[in-house]
This record gives sequence, structure tokens and C-alpha cells, in this order.
Amino acid sequence: MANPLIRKLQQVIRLSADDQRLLEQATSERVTRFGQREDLMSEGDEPREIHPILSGWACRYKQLEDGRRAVLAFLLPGDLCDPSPLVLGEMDHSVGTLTSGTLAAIPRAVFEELTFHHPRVAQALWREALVQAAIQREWTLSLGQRNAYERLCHLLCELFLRLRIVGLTQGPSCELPVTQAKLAEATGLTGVHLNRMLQELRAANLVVLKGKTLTIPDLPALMAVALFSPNYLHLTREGSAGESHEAAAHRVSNHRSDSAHPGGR
Amino acid sequence: MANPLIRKLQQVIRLSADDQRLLEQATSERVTRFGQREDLMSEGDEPREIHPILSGWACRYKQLEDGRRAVLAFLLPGDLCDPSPLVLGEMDHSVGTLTSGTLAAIPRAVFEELTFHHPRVAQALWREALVQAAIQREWTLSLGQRNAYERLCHLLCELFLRLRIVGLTQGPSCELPVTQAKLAEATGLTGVHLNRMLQELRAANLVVLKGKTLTIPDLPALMAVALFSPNYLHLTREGSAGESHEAAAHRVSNHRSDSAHPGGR
DNA sequence: CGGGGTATTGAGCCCAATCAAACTATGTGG
DNA sequence: CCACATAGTTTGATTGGGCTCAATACCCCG
Repeated sequence: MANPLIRKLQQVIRLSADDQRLLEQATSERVTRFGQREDLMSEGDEPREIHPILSGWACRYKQLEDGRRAVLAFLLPGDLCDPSPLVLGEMDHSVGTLTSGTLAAIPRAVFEELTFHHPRVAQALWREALVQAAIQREWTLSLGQRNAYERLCHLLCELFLRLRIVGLTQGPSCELPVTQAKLAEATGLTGVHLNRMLQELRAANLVVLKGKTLTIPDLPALMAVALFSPNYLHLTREGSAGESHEAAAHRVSNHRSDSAHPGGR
Repeated sequence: MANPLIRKLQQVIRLSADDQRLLEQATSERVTRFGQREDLMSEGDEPREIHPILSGWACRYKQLEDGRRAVLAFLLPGDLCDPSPLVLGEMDHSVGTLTSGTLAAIPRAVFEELTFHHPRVAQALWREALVQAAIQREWTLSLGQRNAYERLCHLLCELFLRLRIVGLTQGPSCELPVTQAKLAEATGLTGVHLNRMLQELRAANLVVLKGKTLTIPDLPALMAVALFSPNYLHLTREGSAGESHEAAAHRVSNHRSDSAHPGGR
């Protein structure tokens, strides 16, 4: 199975064979295994390397002094654990694993060499960071405006599409190796309520969830109830790979209209 | 008054006189004015330049097909409007102005020249983008875990500190040229409820809001009720400028503890 | 086969939304 | 400089989505 990071970068920015080989080498040099429920990094750490996830799931999370905690992002194979290439100093959140898996470590020096002499790679990684930021914005939108049901639908759509990019879907199905409690933390719901939404989803035949396998029989339908527009994933520069025919239609057509800034909601 | 962008970058990464001069020039070459309630860019646009705000407020926002809308970020003087330096293609959200003000436009070529030959500048801008992403994460946390009252407190703390970085505070006061409706959109509340929270805040003497002037008599107190920890703003590499003595204490001390991954909430 | 983590169900409550109306600035044109 | 219009803020009454607490069922795994 191909390296998920390379596969993902490849999707949007064409990498030379040379670029690919170097990336492949950089991500296979120092690989470590991690178990379930470990912290890969903690708030306050200063990462000195780049850590792409090769397999398994992790999440960014943060907790308040009083114990309330939130999952801020899911990290899938091909994602970088570090908030980004080393310019930022202290971590402002933690990264914990959700499953066991494998993690690469690219030393700072190798990374700098790579981005310095291989602008395509640098650009691709840059872009990756920006997509992560776009996802974060979409989560903000979800939490602020979507209700519990829509939020869950939206999250499932996103995860499915992101998994598809790295080749981790089989037809309409994918692994969802995550407890309902974690999904709840990510959607800002309680476990109890998330469970209820999940049941509604099943009753509506929008989702089949059996064991750790998620099946989405009718993705466009699920996207519709989630008000999901895939543009924020920047899947590719025009068409193909998940950018469905309705993506364009989904876009809000509100360019400088008079109603651009109405009052309350 | 100094250029707010330079002032902000300067804060954390020491720029040479040469770097500063070039930045100064780049941001003063092509300056335009904007009015209140204009769209600076719309979802679907492909920005070809970098646009730092020199004065005035704007916001990133997004709306769902059914009209629900959210403010995803506030853009203050010194912030870059573009989601980031040009690698991403289509905008996945819009940017609208909240006040009148002035906007610089740095042509792509100038920008590339600047970042290419002036690594400190590139690094500083990089860092800026990462801080914006960290802010977005904190908003996710707020919307998911903080209640209405805390959310408002948290937002006011953040805005105040961010304004302070660019020198737009006078002692405990700053301008808050924003309607309650916008604050509501940013906190995921209705205008009505936001107003009620604001009154509670006033009653508790945590905030004085008169006209468009916000005064925070006791910032540490406000930060305490907001569960506000300034680390995510990455104000500086150790100490000074807002990194107060209690910042360290605020940090969650949860490194690889057994309770790192408890069940629900 | 027991046990801990996980999922499910039920009943009651509360925070924030909704609806509706009044009140207060802030303009703007006559 | 007033009168009207408009945007923004404030207040009250009511509703409801999602939370809480608590108990039960499930399922994987040692």
C-alpha cells in the first residue's frame, strides 16, 4: 500500500519521481509504532521533528482546567501531527491516539533540506497545512450553526471523503475506529445525545454502522442533510476525486448581494 | 503610527531594518480604502495578491444554503485577509468588512520575492498563518465546550490581546466597532441572548461598554471566568507582552496521565 | 465466564432559541 | 434643527434542543 502522505499530496500537486522517492525515504527512515490512547504530544511540548501518521487514527484535543475536553481535529493516515513545520514553538494543544498505528519522524534538518531544494514538496506541504486550517473553519461553522443531527452527518461526510483521498475506503464503506464518546467530543455533544442522533441516522438509512465499519449507502443524500459542501477540503484543482457534480450547486451564490450583511441570524 | 503588520511580526521574530523597510514599502505601494459592510472577497474567488489590513476591522464568514451564517474569524489591523499565501486556489469562505478602513495589496511577484530572499520575513508570515489556525482551534473549543457567558468573555479577552499586540489599546480600553449581532454570529449565539450575556458581564463589572469603546477593568478576572489561557496566541517566545505570570499556571498539566482519555465528558 | 468499556434507553430539567414588541441611538433630508 | 427612517439594543414570555442523571443491555477480550 502506498504511503498515504505521498498519495494525498500527489492528488493535487504533481510530484516528480524524485520528489516522491525523497518523501518516501524521509517517511520510512524513522518509523515508530504507537498504541491506543497514547499521547503523541502534549500541550507545552516543543516538537523538533515532523510526524506524519502512516497508519491509524489520532486526534488533536484540548482540555479546560475544569476537565471539559474537546476533540479539535481528527488525524488520519497521511496527516501531519505537528500543528505545522516547526515555526511555532510550544504546542497549544495535545495530540492523542485513537487506535494503534505507525508514525514517521522526519528530522528538522531533513525536512528543511526537502522543502528548500524541492519547491513542489514545500508547496504541497504548505497547502496541506492550509487545508487543515480550512477544515478547522468548517468545524467552527458546524459547531456554531448546525444542529446535532447535521453536525454528525457533516463529520461523517468529511471523514469519509478524507479517507477516500488516502485510499482507505472500500466502495461506500470505511473503517470508523472511534468510540461514540470521541465523536461526541468532536461535535460538542454529550455521548448520550450523539447516540440518539446516530440512531436517527440509522433509522433514516443514511448510515450503516456495524462494528467499526461505517457504510454510507447514499453519500449525496447524507451530504444534503449535512449541508455539506466539499469545497473546503480543496480536494483537487477542478473536478474528479470526490468533487461531485453537485459541488458547484452547493456553493453559496452570494457575491456582494445586498443581503450580504443582514442583522442577527 | 507604525504599520500594524510590521509591528506584529516584529513582536516575535526580530526583523532587520532592511526587512522592515521592504515590508513597509510592499504594504504602502498599493493601498485602497474600503467602506463598512463590503465584501473584500467572496467564496469562490481566487486571490492573486496578498491583502494585509492596515486599519479597520473585517471578518471571515460563511453561510449555509438556508441562510444561517457564522463569523469564523475577526480580522484586525495587521492581519492578512487571504486565507494564506496563494497556494490554495479557490476561497472556501468570504471576507467582509465591519468598519471602513484601508487595505494593502501585495502583488504575488513582490510577495514571492520578499519571502524568497528574506527568510525572516517568510518565517514571520508563516508563523502568522499558524497563529490564525491556533485561534481557529480555540474557537472550536469555545463553541464546543464553553457556555454562552464564557464564550463571550473569551472572545473579548482574545480581541483585546490581539489589539494590544498591534498597539490599538489605550490602557484597559480599546475600540470595539462591532454590532452585538456580529458578536453573536461569532459566538454561535442569537443576538438576543448575546445581549443578555453582555448585561450580565456589565452587572459583574467585568466589562464596561460605552458607545464603541470597550473597557476591561480587570483583565485577569475576565480571563479567569473565560478559562482563558493566552498560550494559543503565541504572543512571544517566553515572557513579556501579555504572557502574564499566570499563563503557566493556566496550562493543563496532563501529560500522558492515565486519565488522558476518559469516556464521555 | 466474568468484567470493563461501550452502547442504549428513559425521565426530567435547563440553557439558549424564538417570537414579539418597545426603546434608543444614529443618521438624513427637508 | 426637527421629523422621519433605519439600524441597533433591550425587555418579556414561551418553547425546545440537547444535557443530566441513572439504569440497563451489550460486546469484546482475557
